[in-house]
Amino acid sequence: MNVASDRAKPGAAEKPTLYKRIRLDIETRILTGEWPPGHRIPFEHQLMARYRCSRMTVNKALSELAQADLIERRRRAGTFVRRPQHMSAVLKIADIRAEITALGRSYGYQLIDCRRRAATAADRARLGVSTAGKVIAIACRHSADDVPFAVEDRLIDLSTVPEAATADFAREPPGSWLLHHVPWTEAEHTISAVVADEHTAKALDIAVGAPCLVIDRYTWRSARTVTAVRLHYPGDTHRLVARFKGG
Amino acid sequence: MNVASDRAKPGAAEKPTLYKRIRLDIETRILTGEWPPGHRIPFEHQLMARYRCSRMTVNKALSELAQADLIERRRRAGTFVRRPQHMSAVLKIADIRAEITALGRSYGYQLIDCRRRAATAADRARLGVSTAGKVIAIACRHSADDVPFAVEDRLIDLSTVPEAATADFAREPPGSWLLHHVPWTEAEHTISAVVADEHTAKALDIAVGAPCLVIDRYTWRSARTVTAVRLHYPGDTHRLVARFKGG
DNA sequence: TTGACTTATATGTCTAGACATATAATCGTG
DNA sequence: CACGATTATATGTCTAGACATATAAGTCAA
Repeated sequence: MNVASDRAKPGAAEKPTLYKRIRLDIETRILTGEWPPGHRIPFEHQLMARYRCSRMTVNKALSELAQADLIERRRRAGTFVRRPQHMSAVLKIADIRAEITALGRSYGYQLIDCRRRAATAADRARLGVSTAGKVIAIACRHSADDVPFAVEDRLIDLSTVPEAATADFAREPPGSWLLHHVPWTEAEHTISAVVADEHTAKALDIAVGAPCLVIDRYTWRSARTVTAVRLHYPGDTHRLVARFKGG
Repeated sequence: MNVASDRAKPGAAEKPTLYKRIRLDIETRILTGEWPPGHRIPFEHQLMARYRCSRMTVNKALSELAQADLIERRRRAGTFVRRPQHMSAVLKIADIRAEITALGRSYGYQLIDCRRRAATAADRARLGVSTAGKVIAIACRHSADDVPFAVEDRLIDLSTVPEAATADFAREPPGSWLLHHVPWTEAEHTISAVVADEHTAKALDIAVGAPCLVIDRYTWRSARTVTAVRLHYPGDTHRLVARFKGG
């Protein structure tokens, strides 16, 4: 969660509580560079004196800043501004239907192929599972204002998500269905670039050899594979945007 | 911060503190689906009784889960499991030198071009600034084990980072220099795919028309633009990986 | 100089209260 | 029934203590 979110709240300038004021004071000093990375910030008892409050109040402010990785706390040594981390960005990859409608464009969906089968060796390799079981393989296309937006090639592990057998993927895109029916705990994205082969070019209505952005996503639910999906986007029109903050 | 991080710690099974146990218990129930989105979790006084502790201890556990957006707290109404959010991924985009050396490969760097100039109209548009000023324009290449890894085209706003004028970008890559010398507060990435033009193909030692992953990154420091950079990676060999968790 | 031991100290966790505040639920009235 | 006023209640914040624990720093002996 963004620690700075309180500041960003629109509307009235409500009187902030004391611990939030302390947290904001410290955060501001860090973000302006007044307290550079590695700087030791005042001890809790010093902040108690400065703000005339109890240690628990100071501690709450510092704990939240530590949870947000802005500071590092070391017993006996004190509390320190963290060095600039690796550049980590929050990449919002929404459900495609939500993404398109959020842009104010009309969402279209075409199911190309949907079949249920016993997992082949290739399926098991793709899902990263060793045991045999049933899977659903889906190919479909998403469009925005009737222009092809992305093609999707998905595998769902029915042993993890048996309910998926009853879902109607002709009506509802599998990504939306899964997002609303299956709590996921972890996922991994791999983003790469390819040039469109004949099959992809036809589905996206672009030229063979045109650039495509490819997203591979694996989703787990408590160590069990839920789904593996590969999405092809036209690379020249689609962009992933990641906004983030750091310290 | 990842709320589940304590669980992921390697090594000894240290006795967790009480509030962490409460937090983990609740988190587990949410992640396994036992408490689905919208479910009201027990009131603080109920948890006090269950764990035989004070309200502050329960409150600390719940506050951290709320900060991690796993639950939502409403006065008078109670505390509820949040609906599944958008899929937001933490995309780690490290400094390229660090990224390559972390892979155990030898890092190479070639400065192609570095010039200091008054900002042209194009420079100002790219940096998103309206006032004239000096900039540094840099072109360089990163390689791993002597194989081209990425080409970089960067603009640094000297009015925000005057120290950059004294940096030796022939010796140190500008990304590394900036990461270690300039605290950044915000940035934005745009990821897209293109096919290599002649110039890029030559620099990356790939064929014209081969796919490239492009990352555009804009970095700010308290509302002032620091730098704008465009990186081209060979799309077939380079991948961005984002691992994340959700609820 | 080095290594083992001791001590001081800052953070980590916790308690048993307190008052504030937003709001869901209830009640009463037109 | 609709709507405004009242009340009950769950969370939000805060206090002034306590003991636990990791560890930086100092001490002393080999």
